[in-house]
Amino acid sequence: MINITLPDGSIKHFDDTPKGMDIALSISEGFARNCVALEMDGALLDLNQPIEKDAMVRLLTVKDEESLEIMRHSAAHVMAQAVMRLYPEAKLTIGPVVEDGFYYDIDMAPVSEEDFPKIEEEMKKIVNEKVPFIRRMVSKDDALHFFKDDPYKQELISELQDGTISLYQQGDFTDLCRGPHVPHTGMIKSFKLMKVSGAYWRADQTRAQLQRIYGTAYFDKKELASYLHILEEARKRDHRRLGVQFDLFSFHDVAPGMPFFHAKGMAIWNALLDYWREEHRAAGYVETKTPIMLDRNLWEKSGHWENYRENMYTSTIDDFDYAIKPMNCPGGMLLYGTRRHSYKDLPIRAGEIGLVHRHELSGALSGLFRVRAFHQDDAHIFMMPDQIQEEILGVLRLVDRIYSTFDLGFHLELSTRPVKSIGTDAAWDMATHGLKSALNAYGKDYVINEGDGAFYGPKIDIHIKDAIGRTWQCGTIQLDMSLPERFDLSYIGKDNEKHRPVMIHRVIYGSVERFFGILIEHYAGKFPLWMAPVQAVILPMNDDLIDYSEQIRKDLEKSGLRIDMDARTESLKKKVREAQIQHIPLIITLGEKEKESGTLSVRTLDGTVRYGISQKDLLEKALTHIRSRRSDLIQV
RNA sequence: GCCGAUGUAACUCAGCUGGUAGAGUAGCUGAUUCGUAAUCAGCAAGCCAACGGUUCGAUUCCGUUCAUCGGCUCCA
Repeated sequence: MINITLPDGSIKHFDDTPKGMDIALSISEGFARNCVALEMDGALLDLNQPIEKDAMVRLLTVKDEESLEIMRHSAAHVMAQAVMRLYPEAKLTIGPVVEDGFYYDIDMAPVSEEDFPKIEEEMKKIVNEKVPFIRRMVSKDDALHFFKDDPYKQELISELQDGTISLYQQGDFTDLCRGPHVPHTGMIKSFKLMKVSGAYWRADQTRAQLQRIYGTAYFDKKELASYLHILEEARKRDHRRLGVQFDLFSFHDVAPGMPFFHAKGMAIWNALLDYWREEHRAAGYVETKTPIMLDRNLWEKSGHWENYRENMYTSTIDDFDYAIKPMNCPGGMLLYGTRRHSYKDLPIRAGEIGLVHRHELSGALSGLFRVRAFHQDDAHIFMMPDQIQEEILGVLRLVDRIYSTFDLGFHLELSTRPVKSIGTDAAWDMATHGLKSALNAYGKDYVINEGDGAFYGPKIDIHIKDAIGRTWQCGTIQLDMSLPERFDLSYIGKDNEKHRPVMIHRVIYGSVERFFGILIEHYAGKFPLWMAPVQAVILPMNDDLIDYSEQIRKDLEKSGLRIDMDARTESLKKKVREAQIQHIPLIITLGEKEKESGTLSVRTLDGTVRYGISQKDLLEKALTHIRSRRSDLIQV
């Protein structure tokens, strides 16, 4: 007899070894229909697998989080089966679940999205057949024999530990798989193939190029529809699209990956940097600037010539080799080295909005998110070892303050010493401990990525989360144990001896260009007043009011507003509509009534209109809102 | 860089199997002088990404290059 304990504490008794499905059926048939898999002793199992001993069991239904992944994995198998039916020559490799669905890497002739309908049609047939997923345990030799025609599966199997290997069969199709799977293919109700791309076997460029077919699946048609809707929303707020629509920036074939910023884009850019400078001044930073083109000797000294050469733009002038900087640090080292430093000078916090160029692979370029020329809001902090914790903490607090201004949440990740690294154990311990104690003092949870640090030191990466839930790594704090050494930096300590300072690189926006792009999508083009390229627009009611309007416009502009006038002979309706579409936060209309009373009518982006506002009141409200850099809509 | 897709007016996009191009928006001109999300009419606008090839003839077919997009890889 087998006793099964359910999460609510109730115990079910079975005479022989029950399967998960039997347990589910013992509760009710309707419940069983929604069951996907079960959890026993922390492991996930199929409902078709017999349970041979007393156990605590949790049945997973379509409502449980883990179920979606299980079903998507099953969907990948169904897709593989459909592909094999249509393309018998194809060789399967791996088909995992990813964040928004699943994919399967298949060695086959290139397919395109045009082939999706017929694959989806075939998948539908398989789903409608409601064939069960059957788990089979075989020996390694049997598995190798079974997949004798598929070199990829052979490779995978031969890497598995000896012992029994599980295969899953649905109808005429069998795949190597750890499982678990849903009970039958009928549970894969709503799915869609999303895209196809090339991928290398084992992500190795020297190996076979496979077709990676992406799909997604949900238990509910509505959920799939809502996912597709979110994709559509993301597409609508795509910064490349909005960049054209709002006249912010452009790209040109003569300089791929190097953005051109238009007047409106620069208004936002300057607002971002004004804010950055204000915060950094307050946090005790000074600002520096170093040239973008430097002699090869410097890059040899810093190690970039050896390690980063393929990403650098180089040039020969008067028989000397130069490189355009891909990073600001070597210049920063030279600045530190221009004079002697006392321990009393430390820490030195030297910021630099540095323009760097990196020759990224052409296929990697993507709008402002991945460019070849960009500005880093860099800073190098030079300090004594016992200042590490306090300095890192200071950076974390600055990061918090700045991201909060944009309503961006964030999380932290600490990366520790990689296998290939320089420096002594003692130095790494000291550095890693410094970062950890700062993180602990800061008090926010963080993830540890063991062995993911740079070869020259450990780092803290800061990942932000935007308005539609996507995460981006922007900020990073990297402790550098290499450059101070290479540049022989020193300070004179209390003991009147030379000591090596500790140095960190850190960025908060990361790449100003990319951060800009993220903000465009985060706000969907509806920038807070303080960032808005055009903060206000004046709409004269008719041509006779143009002179008066221009006078008001100039007054407001003098007070510090970025303000335009739309003097076209168009209907007010049309001008209001266009101002709304441009997301101009303050839309000021001027008619005879306003001229007589010397007031303004102001429409805000929430659609409300206030009449009889005095110029003074409007300015006061607007300027206060701007100065405090509020992110909510202004109301007057 | 690799795989796949795409490249037509300033923007968004039509253009079946080859016979040198259209729409909406924007622009310009004219009329309308308007009270809070699109007034009307007309005009102009394109070396159909570039370069080769096939053809009597290429935006259309083929090749190469460039750029863009989705992935791979890499990363701020």
